[in-house]
Amino acid sequence: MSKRSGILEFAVLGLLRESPMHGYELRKRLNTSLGVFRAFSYGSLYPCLKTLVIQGWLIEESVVDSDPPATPLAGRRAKIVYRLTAAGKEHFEELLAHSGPDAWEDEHFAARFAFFGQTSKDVRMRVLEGRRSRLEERLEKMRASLVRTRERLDDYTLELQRHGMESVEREVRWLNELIETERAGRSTTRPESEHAEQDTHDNNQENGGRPENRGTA
Amino acid sequence: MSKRSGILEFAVLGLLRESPMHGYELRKRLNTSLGVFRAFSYGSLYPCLKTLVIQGWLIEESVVDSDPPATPLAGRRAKIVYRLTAAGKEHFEELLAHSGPDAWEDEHFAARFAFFGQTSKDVRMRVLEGRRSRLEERLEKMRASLVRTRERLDDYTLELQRHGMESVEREVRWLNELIETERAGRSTTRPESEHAEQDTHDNNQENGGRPENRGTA
DNA sequence: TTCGTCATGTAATGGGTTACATGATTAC
DNA sequence: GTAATCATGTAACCCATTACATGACGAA
Repeated sequence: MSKRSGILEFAVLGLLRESPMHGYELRKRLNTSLGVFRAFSYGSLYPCLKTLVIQGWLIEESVVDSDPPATPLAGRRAKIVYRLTAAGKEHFEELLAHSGPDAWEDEHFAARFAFFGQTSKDVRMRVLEGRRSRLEERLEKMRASLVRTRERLDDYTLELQRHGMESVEREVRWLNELIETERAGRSTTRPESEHAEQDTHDNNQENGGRPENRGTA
Repeated sequence: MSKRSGILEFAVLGLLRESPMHGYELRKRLNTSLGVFRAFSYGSLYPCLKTLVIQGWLIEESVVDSDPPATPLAGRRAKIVYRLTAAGKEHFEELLAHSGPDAWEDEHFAARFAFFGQTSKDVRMRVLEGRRSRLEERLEKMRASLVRTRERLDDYTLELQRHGMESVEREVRWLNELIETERAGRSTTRPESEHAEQDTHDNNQENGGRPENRGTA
């Protein structure tokens, strides 16, 4: 088992779940839709794709399309398109549902959140709550350490700590709102038109909840 | 040149600047005072210490203290105490003043900030402003990408982006306040003179900023 | 024809972690 | 005497990056 784990694998599977793509495009989506929190390079993406193929989660579809492009933009010749296999899909579901101890860390959480649109409500709740309690643990530690060392620290270090804690607290509040919204319910503001895509995903979640937002202030 | 760069080296030099320590203690301070933003393991710390010694920034002082401990806590026997050399100190100053392109990234910034207590005012200003403009660039990109892709994203992805941007915006406001405080706060800039090597650093700034948050990358 | 973007990859390196191995000292 | 913590280290691996190498295609 290559244990080729990590966020990249997860994100690739998640993106390919929506629709097949080739590496280049995948990378762009990784760095826009998901890229808010992290950027990946080809040097990691391509090798990752290979191992995913080997493991059977993906299949390569060489699109050696040599036709004259119908439209200049749409017809661009794509070399290798990756498509999620049934096994891959299954694997992705497992990853989503799995609650390992590091599943609540910053980047893991963000990656999971990014795919909430394809996640069932109960899993969403577990993820949000898991994250929250992880953050609360962290706050505990910070507070404890602050109490222990308050005197010995200079103002800047203190300010840094304070700022860090405040950030965490804010995220907790954010999670609280999201959780409440999830709980409250349906809302179903889901623009997601389910057209095309021979992809019959029927594990489904009717919902897409519109999370709370908070005015900047 | 080993290019042994990175935050760890920087943080180690910074901590040892305050006072000599041995590895174990160093690591604890790394994960408390500074550890709010990052934790290091022995596996990275000890090798790092070695190369720093080789480069001449540190010297090892074997404290084979075999005396009966005077006080139970204070007298603990320490194996290897590391002390910053003059060259090391110089090097640290250079690192502080240096404004490389990655100097403004999350962790680099946090590390520098943590040592503001021993940093001259002008350097502090440069760091704060550098960080701010880095964040503003980031905001630009986020906004641009948001405009480009707004329609194609589901509500959760959108919420994630929004939350991310808000975090960055908050940090910008925080920086604004800090910068203002620096500007207003006259001095205590801890005169660069350091005529004597006497390192009695009494840095005090009553900064009073009531700043806000920062994001989880 | 040259430049920018699309498109795919590899080798070397980086900066760190985990798990392991070892042993002294203190607290119970 | 045994467990916790102090204290130092090494080897194997992990996940990713950088820099490089290659090449097709469209637009100026």
